[in-house]
Order: sequence, then C-alpha cells, then structure tokens
Amino acid sequence: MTRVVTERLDVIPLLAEVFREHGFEGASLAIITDRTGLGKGSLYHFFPGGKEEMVAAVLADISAWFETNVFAALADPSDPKSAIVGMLDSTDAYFQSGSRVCLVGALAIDHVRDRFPDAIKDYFARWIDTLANALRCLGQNRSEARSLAEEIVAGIQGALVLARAIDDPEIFTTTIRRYKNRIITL
Amino acid sequence: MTRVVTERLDVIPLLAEVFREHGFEGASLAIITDRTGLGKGSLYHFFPGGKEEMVAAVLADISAWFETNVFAALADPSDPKSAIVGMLDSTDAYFQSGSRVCLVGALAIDHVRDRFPDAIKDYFARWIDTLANALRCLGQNRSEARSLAEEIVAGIQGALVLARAIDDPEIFTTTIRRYKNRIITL
DNA sequence: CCTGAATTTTACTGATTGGTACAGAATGTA
DNA sequence: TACATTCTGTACCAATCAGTAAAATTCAGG
Repeated sequence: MTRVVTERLDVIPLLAEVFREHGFEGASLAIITDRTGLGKGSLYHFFPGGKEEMVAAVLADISAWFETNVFAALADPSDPKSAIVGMLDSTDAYFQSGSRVCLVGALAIDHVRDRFPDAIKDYFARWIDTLANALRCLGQNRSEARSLAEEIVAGIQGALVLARAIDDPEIFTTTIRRYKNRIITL
Repeated sequence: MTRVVTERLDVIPLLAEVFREHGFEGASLAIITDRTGLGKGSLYHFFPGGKEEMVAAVLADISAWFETNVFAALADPSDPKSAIVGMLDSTDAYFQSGSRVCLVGALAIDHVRDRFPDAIKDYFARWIDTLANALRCLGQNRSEARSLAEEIVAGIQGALVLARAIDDPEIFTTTIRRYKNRIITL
C-alpha cells in the first residue's frame, strides 16, 4: 500500500495549529517538536528553511484550502447567492464557529507580516475579489460590490477577534448569520 | 519646576508602541531598553514584575484613555448621535486612520491573552456596552442596540486587521465613514 | 556638607533560542 | 544481499532570552 501523501504534508496541519496557538515568535522549536512528534533533525530535513519555511508551507496549505472550498464557488457565476451563503457556511465551519484563530489575520497584525507580505495580501485580496465578483453577479455595481465584500471580510476577521477577546464564540456565529440574512434579502 | 508625572508614566506610551510593533513575545528586553532608553535595572525598578507588569500598565493606560476620550461621551445620554459620531472620530484618530495596531485586539488573539483576560474583556465589553447604551437612547431596543454595537466594534477591529493585511489604511477610513453614515441616517 | 533614598549602570546568571553537524537507523530498490 | 536514499536522534553551537544583584551615581531635604 502506497502512501498517498508524504510525511511533510501530514505535518503541516499540526504546524498550522501550533502557529495559530502561539504565533510565529511564540512557537518555539521545542513546542513544535513536542506537538509534531518530529525531532529537530526531521523538521529541518523537511523544512530546511526553518520556521520561516514552515509558516510559508502552512500559508500555502491554507491558501489552497480556501481556493478549493471557498473561493471556487464564489468565482463561478452560476448561482452567486447560494455560493456566498456556502462561503459563509464554510467559513463558520473552518473557524469552528469562532473558537479558532485566523492564522493569516494573526500574522497580518504581527510584525512578522513583513516576512510573508504576498501570502497575506493574496489571501485577503482573493477573498475580497471573488466575493465582490459574486456580488456583482447579484446586480451590484463595481464599487458597491467591492465595498460590501470588504465589509464582510473585515467583519469576519473582527468577529474572530471580538469572540476571542470576550471569550464568547456566539458573537462569531451571530455575525455569520447577519451576513447570511443580508445576502438572502439582497 | 516640579515634574508633573513620574518617569514611570512617561515610559508607558513608549512601551505601548513597542508592544504594538512586536507583540508580547516579540518585544524583548533588548528592544525595550533600546526604545525607552532605560536599562534593565531601571526597567525592573519601575516594573518589578517584568514584561507582564509593563503590559498591565500599558493596558491600564489605554483603558483610561478610552474611558475619558471615547466611552464617557457614549455613556452620557444627552446627545447620543453626536456622541457616537465623536466616538468614531476619536477612534479614527487613535488608530491613525488604520495604520496603528490595536494592542488589545492583538493581545486577544495571541495566546498570552490568558494572562490579561480581564483587561482585554473589560476593554471590549465597556466599548460595546456604552455604544449599545447610546444606540438605545436613539430608540433601538435592547437586542437591536447590542447587536449593532457588536457589529461596529467588531467591524473596527476587522478593518484594522484588513487594512494592515493588504497594506491599505484606506479600508479603515472607509469603514469608519460607513458606520458614521449609518448612525446619521438612523 | 551629610544622609538616605531613588535611580541607573554594569556585570552576571542559568535557561532557552534557532540552527548545524553528523552518525546511524530505516527504507526502498536492484 | 548490497547499495543508495531518506529520515531521525543526539550532541552541540553561538546568540539571545528574562531576570538578578549590587556597585555607582544622582538627587532632594535637612
């Protein structure tokens, strides 16, 4: 039986969770070896560039996931309304109803964002662009669509911050529901 | 000529800026001594509890600033509409039109939030509560007011994340303007 | 000037940091 | 079996970490 994925790929989700929990600086190699079960030797074998390469790999993985599970439907103009609703559902699931941190957002406000500027920029730019595209398919003009897309993407990020700050994930769920209603009644 | 403030107080804004830029883990004592001009000895003289006490002092300072310059007007029901607009103006000024990080928000999504849970919780809770109070004075019922207050506070945080992520502070300014219009036409 | 407290400088500690080197174990292949 | 490649555990490195201790200095009040 052939292994479908290499071990490098298997480790990326674990790395993602560690960086989510501790941030870039906070995620020490000691913690990483603990959580992944890989010694330093293995870690540097798979990621010769060290922590920086690990984060880059995690960002690429996240980007790919969103491309497949979130952005693809938005970019397809066949049924824009249910595509947006589906995006909000996927988002709710991905962020575990507000109890999971957005790693890209967390990196964005950290000073290490300067080491991954493109990955961070692209993630949000693609989200806004595809969402705005779907909104245009619903009859909004270019600036309306872009403005609402920015509002929704920012609202999601803010809800994640707020939910975590006051320790009440319900705030995130409420936010998602609010945007859903707004789209449905569009 | 008597000095009005102790040097401890003078240092707190500098500390705030360092923590904003580097986060809790990223702000090493070396960086802090650099930026404040105080050696380790002086730092530990003023803040015997080390970095943790420094952050606590910064959070208290921020909290006091918002209480005076933002929340006070919201809590006073004499002119709720202009109080909210004033809050949005103060917020825009404080966050330098989106180019300044919200330290409380940044700490909230970091794992060090567990060391300052009350300060973080109180900051956002007080913001939401006073804003909801002002909205009730504008005729909204309790749940409407709370929901919109949460939406605005979260929207502000999200706009800060997004503005920084795609390196476009304009997004923050737009967000503030959007909420202003929404309040004015209420 | 003297005294004592406040403050700062300096030197130091032990622990931990990210990263390297490399021997050898495991694995796949012929 | 034999060989080459991939992978991993371990020891090690210099740098940096937060924090301590105490001498040196500054400074205000009497």
